[in-house]
Amino acid sequence: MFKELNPILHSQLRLAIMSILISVEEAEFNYLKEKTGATAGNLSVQVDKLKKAGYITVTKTYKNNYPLTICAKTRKGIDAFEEYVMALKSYLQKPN
Amino acid sequence: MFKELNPILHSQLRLAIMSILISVEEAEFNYLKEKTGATAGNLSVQVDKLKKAGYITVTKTYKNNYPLTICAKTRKGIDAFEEYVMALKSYLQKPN
DNA sequence: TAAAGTAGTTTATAATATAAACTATATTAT
DNA sequence: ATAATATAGTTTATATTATAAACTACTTTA
Repeated sequence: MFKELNPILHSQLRLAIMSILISVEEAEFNYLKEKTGATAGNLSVQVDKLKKAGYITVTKTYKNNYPLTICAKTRKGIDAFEEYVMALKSYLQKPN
Repeated sequence: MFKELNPILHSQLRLAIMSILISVEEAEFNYLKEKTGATAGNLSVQVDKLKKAGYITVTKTYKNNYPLTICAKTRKGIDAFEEYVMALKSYLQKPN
């Protein structure tokens, strides 16, 4: 009846991060921070969890002498996101 | 951009409970237990949280000498569920 | 060169989810 | 009669999570 909800994605901030990354090629740490409204600390932790799950890649580089962290979705991340959306639907469907 | 996800509903088991109650007039504790696959302990705790939030009513009675707990949605619960679904959509929409 | 700013990470804490252990009563087997 | 098992939950202990505060490291500006 109810499908399992992937706990890595069933988190407001991680879901927001993935949602953004699904729609763009890649995103800077600060872009994610602004769009989600998260604190840097929280974002850092959740980005790391998504990376460890293999759902995103995290590339560390420099821009204008400052550290720059760039995130991008992986195939595995896309698949997990889509499966999560499907699973969620089993909870939201209104039986008419 | 992203709407807040009501933390009372953003929980797999509580969402499942509400999802069931949305579709029926009322439901017995054991019915919820079977449909959700939850343990009795976990279900008991989450039912209590939904009750304390004012999202469901919990009526304790007896059937065949045994305790019987019956749950039903409230107007507040319906509203919260519908708002949660709306909020979720801001995370799931695929920009084409 | 001190103060403030940028870009994060690490860590401590509070909140949550969950199952194990427990309570209370009923039924069934010996 | 009473011991064992079943029913219907609740309470509690523990593990996991989410989160912000504190911190690191470096850069720019006054």
